[in-house]
This record gives sequence, C-alpha cells and structure tokens, in this order.
Amino acid sequence: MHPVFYLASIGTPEGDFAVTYSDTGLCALRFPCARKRVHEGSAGLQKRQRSRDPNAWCAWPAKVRRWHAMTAEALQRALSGREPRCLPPVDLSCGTEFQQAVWRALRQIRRGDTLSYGQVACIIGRPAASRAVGSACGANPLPVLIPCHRVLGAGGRLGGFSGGLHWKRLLLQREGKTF
DNA sequence: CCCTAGCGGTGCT
DNA sequence: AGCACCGCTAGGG
Repeated sequence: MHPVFYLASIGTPEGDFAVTYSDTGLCALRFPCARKRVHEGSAGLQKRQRSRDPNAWCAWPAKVRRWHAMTAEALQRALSGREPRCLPPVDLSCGTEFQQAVWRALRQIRRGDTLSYGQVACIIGRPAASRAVGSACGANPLPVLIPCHRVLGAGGRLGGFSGGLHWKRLLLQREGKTF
C-alpha cells in the first residue's frame, strides 16, 4: 500500500499556508513563501492531489475534507492568538522516537506559557539533550499548531526559529508575550 | 557583549 | 564508523 498525500493551502491574513494530509491525519504545514517541500526525498508521493484542481478536490475522502476544515479554523484561531478549539488527527509518523517525544511535550504547553529548551529536555527525560531538543523543534512538521514557538532559550532569550524569527515574535506577541 | 567547552540527535558518506 | 551540522547551556572573560 503506497502512501497517499493530500496537498492543499489555507489562506490567512499572513499569507497562504501549505498543508499536507496523509490517510491518517494532518502531517505537515508550511509557512507562506517557505520554499522547502514537504516529504521531499521520501519514497512516497506516488499519488497526490491538489486543492487547486477542483476535480481532485471533489475526489478527496470526506474525512480529509473534514480535517481540512478543522485545520483551517484551528490555524485562523492560532494565528489570532486564541487556542484552537479542536484539531484533526495528527500524523507525526515522519519523526523519530525522540522527535515525537519532543513534539508531544510541545503540545502540552498552553497558550501564554513558555518553556526553555532545557526544560523540555527534562520533561522528556533527557536532561542533557537541550540542544537536540532545539533540533527537534526545528523539525516540527506542524509549526503554529504544535507550538514550538513557545520554547525559548535559557534566561528568557528568544532562541531560534527555523521558519524565521519574525514568525516566532509574531506568534508570541499574539499570545500576549512581548519580545 | 564575546568566547569556549561540552552536550545529544540526525543525516549524510 | 565518522563527521558536520544545529532553534542549547553554563561558565569565564
């Protein structure tokens, strides 16, 4: 059974986000104007369908269309600093065990809260792996929705952000944090 | 502010 | 197996 991905985009005031669904859930989201392709280099993508093609859109399983509607609403809410009401099922299977452990931890950080990379490392039981936590955050396939922007450097430093620090600042600002 | 050493996961060769 | 990345951190100018 070959993997199937469904590609779409979500328009927001900040631009168009690209999203990808697998047959088990939402699996990737890219910031507007981010050139990097999702799942590049994988053996997958045998079959893919774009929302720009209305016929392809109609051919999407109902469940995926449902997920897409949920994702669009969640993204709008998250971008305006509110907590998403609900998310579609999420497919994080592209990550290693370590990365998935980090991503799970990130999902527990509530709006308006922040942790340091070191604190996340402690939470997942690898207190010396703060640097690796940073790498795992950078590999987060669902930025914004999995709030890697809520992880800061020790001592309240802003730290990094793969998608560009302006996004991190904006997201934190929308959640009432000043940077 | 800078620099350094030490750290752990990941991907490429 | 080795190695060069990295969204790190603590310590010392």
